[in-house]
Amino acid sequence: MSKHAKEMGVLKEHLGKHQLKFTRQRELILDAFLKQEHITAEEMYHQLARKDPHLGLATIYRTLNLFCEAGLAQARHFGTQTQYDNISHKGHHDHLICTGCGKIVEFENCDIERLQEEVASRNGFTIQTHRLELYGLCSHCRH
Amino acid sequence: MSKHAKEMGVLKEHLGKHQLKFTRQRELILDAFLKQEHITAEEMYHQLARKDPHLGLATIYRTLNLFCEAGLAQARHFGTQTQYDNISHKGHHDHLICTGCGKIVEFENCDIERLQEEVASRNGFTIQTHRLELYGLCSHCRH
DNA sequence: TTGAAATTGATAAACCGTCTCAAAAATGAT
DNA sequence: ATCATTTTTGAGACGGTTTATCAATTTCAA
Repeated sequence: MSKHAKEMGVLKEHLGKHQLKFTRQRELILDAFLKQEHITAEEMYHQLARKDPHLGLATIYRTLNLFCEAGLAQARHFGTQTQYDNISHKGHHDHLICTGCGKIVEFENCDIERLQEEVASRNGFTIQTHRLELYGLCSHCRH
Repeated sequence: MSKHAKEMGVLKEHLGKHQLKFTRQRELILDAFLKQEHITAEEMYHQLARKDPHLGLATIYRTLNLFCEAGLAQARHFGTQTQYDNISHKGHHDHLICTGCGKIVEFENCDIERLQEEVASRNGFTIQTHRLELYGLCSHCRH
């Protein structure tokens, strides 16, 4: 039994519902994806180059977008690139980013999330996803 | 006295500190920028084409990025383009974005901001700025 | 006014992500 | 297992956005 049986099941169910096929590449990419918090297509391309030198970048983009549709991943624009967050394993998280050294700290805060829901419903919105980034100086860079 | 004297002052101070020069183009772009909540470089290019047909797109990009460094603007990646938000005029605000029709609602929430400070200090960070975007469906698109 | 330094405009180039399409692989039926 | 159908893949072309280049122009302090 695979390490990622549950997520593999989610993927297969999505594939089944949409007349899509289960392929070696999709399995390979899902396995690699689930080991990360978040990753870019480019990073994954280099990581997987050793396992399968012929795996194309387009396939990685297509597959990561597929994961988003299947509810396994979430795309997030960060800098100029798109980060694909692994939401199946640890749930959603937000980011604290040091403008001095670039350090990134992940956090979760239920109270903030609850207030977000409040703001949304007050404006008639139903939240699908969100993005919260706090920029500042870490204790090291402040001195 | 110009309508945007305060922000012009902020810009001039930043220019002075960094051995940069005050130019006709920078003044023109700042005036146009401060009239907007948020704008893309391309939109501004077309807006200003009438006032100065020779103003180059590269200059607009350079200048909007300069405003970010001066603390007058904040860049935000939305879809494939970059939105430059005017943060000097109305203070910081966050966004509710409809994934159906693209409608953007601005909001402010002191409670959320307070909790952000809490999270940051718990991690030894001092916040300089932040970005919060809630994506979902507006009441119109939900039906 | 003069001269050093920064800025501009035009365009080339870089970059990210998507599209195209022929070849290959997966699935369901026989 | 084989076949026929449909989807997927890989490689590179492509499109849109942003940055880099560089000669000519402008700013600004002396």
